[in-house]
Amino acid sequence: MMANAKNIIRIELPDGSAKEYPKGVSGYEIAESIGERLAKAAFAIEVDGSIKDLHAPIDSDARIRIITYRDDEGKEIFKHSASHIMADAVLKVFPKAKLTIGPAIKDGFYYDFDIDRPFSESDIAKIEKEMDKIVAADHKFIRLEPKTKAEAKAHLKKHHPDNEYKLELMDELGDDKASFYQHDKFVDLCRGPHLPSTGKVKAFKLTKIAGAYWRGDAKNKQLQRIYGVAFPDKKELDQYLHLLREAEKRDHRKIGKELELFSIHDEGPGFPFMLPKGVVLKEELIKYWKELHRKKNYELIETPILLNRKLWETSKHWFNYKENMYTLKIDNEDFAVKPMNCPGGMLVYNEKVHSYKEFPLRVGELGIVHRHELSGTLSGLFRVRVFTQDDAHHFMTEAQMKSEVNFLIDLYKEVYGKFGFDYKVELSTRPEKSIGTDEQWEFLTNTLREVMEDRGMEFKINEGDGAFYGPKIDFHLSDCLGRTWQCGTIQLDMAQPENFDLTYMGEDGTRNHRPVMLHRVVYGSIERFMGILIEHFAGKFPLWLSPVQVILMTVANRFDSYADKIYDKFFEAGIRVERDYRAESIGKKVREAQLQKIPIMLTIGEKEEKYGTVAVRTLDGQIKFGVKPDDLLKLMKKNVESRDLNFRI
RNA sequence: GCCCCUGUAGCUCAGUCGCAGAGCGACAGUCUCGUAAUUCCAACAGGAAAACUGUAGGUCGGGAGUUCAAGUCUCCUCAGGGGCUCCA
Repeated sequence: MMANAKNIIRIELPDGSAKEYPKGVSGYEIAESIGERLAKAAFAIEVDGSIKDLHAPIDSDARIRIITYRDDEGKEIFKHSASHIMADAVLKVFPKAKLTIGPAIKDGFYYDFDIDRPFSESDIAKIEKEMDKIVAADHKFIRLEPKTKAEAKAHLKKHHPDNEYKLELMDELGDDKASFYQHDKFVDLCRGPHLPSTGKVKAFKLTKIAGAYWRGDAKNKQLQRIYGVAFPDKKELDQYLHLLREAEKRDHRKIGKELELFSIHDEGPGFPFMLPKGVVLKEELIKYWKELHRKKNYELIETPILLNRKLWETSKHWFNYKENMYTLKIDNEDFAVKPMNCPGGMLVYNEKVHSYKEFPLRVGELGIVHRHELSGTLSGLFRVRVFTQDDAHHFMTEAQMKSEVNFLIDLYKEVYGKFGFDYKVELSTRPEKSIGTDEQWEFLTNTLREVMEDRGMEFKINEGDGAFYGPKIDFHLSDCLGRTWQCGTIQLDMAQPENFDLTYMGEDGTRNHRPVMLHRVVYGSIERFMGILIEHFAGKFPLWLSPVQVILMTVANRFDSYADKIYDKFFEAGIRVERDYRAESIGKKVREAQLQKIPIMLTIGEKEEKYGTVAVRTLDGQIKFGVKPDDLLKLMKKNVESRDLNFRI
């Protein structure tokens, strides 16, 4: 009996029931005993909260969960195993390449290699072929755990002689045990877990080649990175590739050129030019922003673009941010082009004595800022060297913080909803390099956290990702392709009120009070927001944002004068209207109007002239004949005024 | 800034050291036409191209070198694209 008791263990299954198994049973056997299909789908097993390989023996009573591709952990394991397969294939093609690291990432995986020359397209094809072979052979992934450090080192040296990277990684483990994973003859230092075998990776594609630095530091040696994606079946790979193609079509740089929204010239890298239609779009965004902010009791100011060095020394930017600032000399004095609006705003605040009765004080500024970003990071409207921040600073008492944050969350919800964006929120906490006391940080961070908790909001915590001067909440918008963009942010600041010695008159009649200061942007950068909108809508903007709202097309030139009357009517009503009277077919004119993403197309011919109507076609395919121009105009004006997302005729 | 790739007509791109090219667009003319026909891509949703004739359009990103000869090869430089956060 005694011996028996030791050799039987009790496993609590995911459905809550329990079963007995012989000691040393593997996750695979358990999965198989529950169901054959589950065993096929199983990637790993969670034993009492820690994830293990399917082959790992289980020696004591435990509660388990079977991990499949549906689980986030399963996806990690899957992608990481694919990166091992790729590394194996790379070594087969380039035996001299040295392995460094190869993690799973959000969209797939990569592996960095130290190799004497960059990979080429043809190398990638060869590597993919080798990967096919490795997958077809269905090698088992085996975990090896040397008992001692010395043994582990010996094992590493045997398989990867002269690999200083892996040695460095192993040294960093300290007292933790090193583990290796092997499939076929390929061995890698790896924490695991891994798939049961290479055959599980049914579909993969190597997507990108890039240079990357060891440990992400430009001072270190440059390695060659290969990115890839992998899925358990072909369908998902196709879906992913389709999404990539779709994203490429929506590229704001391409659409921006086609729709003549903006341009970028060699003469101004990172300094975009706004073309007439881009200016219309930008103005509409600004108009909405200003209307909304005036309604919400913001005062708007404008501060200069160029300001004296003294100001930047007070704000500490001169010491901490100089490499990103454009500086120049004026009359032998140092000036800097502002990279941020706050210091100018501080000067405005300090122009007079403020009373607690004015609080919360909301001061907005559409400020043009310049930042000298690295040339290699510039990209369309997404990363530029000049942009318009829809900035605002709130000054308040500590007691007002929560209601101000609440107010802003409501405001952001309203704005993002206007464009049909979903969003997720992240709370960033104290970074390593930061100022202020622990108590201050805790107080401010808890304030943000409590506001969100009280509202029942879901949010993620980004440990250590706050600004050096205070914690923040970031808003990440997800567009129609599911890509996310960080736009809005709410930051609490304990540095600038000190640096600029901001005070206010309290109830006690003294000025010994420091206001709490909050920085915030909703769009972030108006130009970048435009880029996001272009991709989100694929250039098909809602009516209120469309640079051209309606186009008139005549079937033949004898109807032009009737069309002109309609044109005048729309133009005078403030509608952005264009004419196409060219001697081209209506089909072609419609097609070109569609390519220009004009939301409403009006066709005018014999019937229209006779009955005083127009034929309406919208970009989303609605068609209606015999529409009275006045009726359409009324509908459009109403739609534009309420800034609706869709237009119905 | 660093690594790889790219830069040829307004746009998209072809071009093996040996005459600078195509399609689209623009312009002129023809056609006065009804929400395209048609062709191609896509599992689907959907997406891409858009009549005929003629005309104009180029320091082959810029500079230097090698060569009998450079769009083509080499070097420098400028710009654009992909990366440079994800940790064995």
